[in-house]
Amino acid sequence: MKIGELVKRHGVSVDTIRFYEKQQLLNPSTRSAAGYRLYLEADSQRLAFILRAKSVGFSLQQISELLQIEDNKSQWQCSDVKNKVQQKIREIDRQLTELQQFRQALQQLDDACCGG
Amino acid sequence: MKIGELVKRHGVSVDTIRFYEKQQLLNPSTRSAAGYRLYLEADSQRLAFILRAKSVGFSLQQISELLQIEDNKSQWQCSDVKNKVQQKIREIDRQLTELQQFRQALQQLDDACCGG
DNA sequence: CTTGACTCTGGAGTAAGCTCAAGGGTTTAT
DNA sequence: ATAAACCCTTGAGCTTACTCCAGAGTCAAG
Repeated sequence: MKIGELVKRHGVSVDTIRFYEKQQLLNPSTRSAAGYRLYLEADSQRLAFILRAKSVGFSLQQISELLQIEDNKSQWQCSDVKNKVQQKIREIDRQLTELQQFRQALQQLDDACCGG
Repeated sequence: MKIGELVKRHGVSVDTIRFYEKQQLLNPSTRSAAGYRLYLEADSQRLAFILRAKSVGFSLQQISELLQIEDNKSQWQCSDVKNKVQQKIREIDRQLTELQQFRQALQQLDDACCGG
């Protein structure tokens, strides 16, 4: 699929995709004869992962680290992968806690208003 | 308490606090004779709220909206407050879902490595 | 065979959220 | 009473993550 199709699916801009490519987050699988970027399903899923990670507050830098684990996992020592990933999971758990506490604070604001 | 005490408690920089003041997110309760910013417990709690909201991905703009609800809630119609706050709560719930799905994706990466 | 939608590259510009520097008062401990 | 540590303002600079040109090639429809 060409870049236009990809961006339509995910609701981002063409410029964003090209920016992610420059940042080495998402490379097109191939190029057409004319030089058009061509993406596969796997690329689309990778983009979905990037956007999800971004929406929960990870920076592109952090996302890049996660993707590099995926990309090179066969060459890694198992323990290294597990360390890296588990560290990220702990980050997410911290964030889940924060978010739940924050939700509670808002709920209180809601409840406090006009006697619940 | 002076600005130095406040920042020590929350682990942010003095510049950040002054920046938040410029953005009308956090005003010191008073100033000392010499012009030093003086903060109360309530200010410290307000800062905690700001930092928590930021850490879960809200922009300063969005945080400002939330704080304005708090600040003016007595002047508001109850239904208006409830609408605004409940909308934010829905945003948070969406984010909680995203985060949990993202966590699952990472967990799979972890499990897949060297046969679980 | 041309018009309009799509794509390319390279590079400049923008918004958010800080961060730093200059130059100068204030407080506190010795 | 003086040095160290703290605070002030103003204004420039930085990083991240896009966003927007300009100028040009490609492709599908009529």
